Amino acid sequence: MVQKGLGSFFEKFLSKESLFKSKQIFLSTYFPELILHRNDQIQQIASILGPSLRLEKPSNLFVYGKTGVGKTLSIKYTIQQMSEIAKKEKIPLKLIYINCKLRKVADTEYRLMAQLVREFGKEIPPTGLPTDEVYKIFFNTIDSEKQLLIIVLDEIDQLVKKVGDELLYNLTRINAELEKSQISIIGISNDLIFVDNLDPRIKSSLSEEEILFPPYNALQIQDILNQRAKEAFNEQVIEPGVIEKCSAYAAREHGDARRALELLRVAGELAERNGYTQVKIKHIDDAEDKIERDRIMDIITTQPKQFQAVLHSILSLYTKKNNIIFTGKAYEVYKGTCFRAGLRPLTQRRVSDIIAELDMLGIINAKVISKGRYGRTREISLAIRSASESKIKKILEEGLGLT
DNA sequence: GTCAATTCACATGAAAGAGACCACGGTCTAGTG
DNA sequence: CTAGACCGTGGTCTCTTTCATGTGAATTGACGA
Repeated sequence: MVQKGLGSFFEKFLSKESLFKSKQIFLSTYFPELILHRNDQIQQIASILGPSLRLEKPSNLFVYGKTGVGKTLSIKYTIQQMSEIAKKEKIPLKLIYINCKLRKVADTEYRLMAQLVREFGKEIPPTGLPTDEVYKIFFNTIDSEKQLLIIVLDEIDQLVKKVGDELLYNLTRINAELEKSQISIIGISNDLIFVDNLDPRIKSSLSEEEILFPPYNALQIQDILNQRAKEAFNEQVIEPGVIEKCSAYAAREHGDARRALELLRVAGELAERNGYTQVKIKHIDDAEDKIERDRIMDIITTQPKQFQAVLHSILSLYTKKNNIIFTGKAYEVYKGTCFRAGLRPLTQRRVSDIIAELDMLGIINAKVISKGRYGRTREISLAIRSASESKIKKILEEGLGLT
């Protein structure tokens, strides 16, 4: 009986026409034919990088703006165009794009250099070599022939936060040592005040030119959504007002187009799954819920055990009485949790960092406060809605092997 | 009542260790001709 | 003779610990009005 029911479910599933024409539109790797509302910026980038096609070293460029405002897209678009021309005209110009945030790819000095060398087709072991050895290989590889190199470092702020700014200094200085070749660096950062915290020497050489990407406003996001929706969904699938609401949500969140697109995609998926033939406005709300839930669940399940244990302690304190938790108390409970889960408890120093990291992840709010005579501590509260709280706790307990 | 010193309970920094991963070169071993 | 197995050394990377220093306001206590 069950099998038959399932069979008919799939038949129904197949016969039902999908709301989506193409889901690829929503992938982060998707490249729209037309980049809306970024003409000025692309023009600027092009005019700064232009000289490279005549083999003159272009200025180093620094691009910044919040997430999802089209920085990466614009840069990628420009360098793609340029490398096509370079290829056609046989110009020895090489453009390399590296995302520094991708774990295990370029989040340390060694890995970044290794990745750069790999772009030239040389194999570099993932570890084992001294870093300066990799520098040497890189150096020799570039300088073996005359060429111009433009390196795009996306999310450069993440990298510098982890490994310090010495790396950038080395990179900017390497030009002086090169005989035949030249390097230009394009840094992309989400952090608006990132450059201000750099060493002045690096700051001046890295940001010879700067371009600011302002957030999209609601109307611009609407344009973008409309453009993509036209390609992604079948006609008449989107109820009027959906796009507007979607862009309003995203504009509220500092004009993040990526978020807006994700919202629209998830809304579409939800509508489809629930058997609607149209994406309704209420699906947007549902989608926002779901994205948030998924994000938190994803974070929680992928975190190491110790993080889970800390979070669990905070959660169990939170449910007891609905107020604010302090670090010391959380640590007490955490030690108990560790004992029950068979973990070796970490020092308070480390737990303090873990709490700060959980705050960064947006699962809890941890604010440092001073209680005067009674010391200084973090004031911890949950950043998640209480509805999902017990569910999260259950998942954590399973993960930790608590009963 | 006022004001500076004190004090608490951690926060925050720096450095260094542990353990996992890996490359490289040298040595040993077994298989081959 | 040679390929492969097996060390030891030296490197990176992540997570921690250890030790040291910093910090902001409630509290305290001396002082003066």
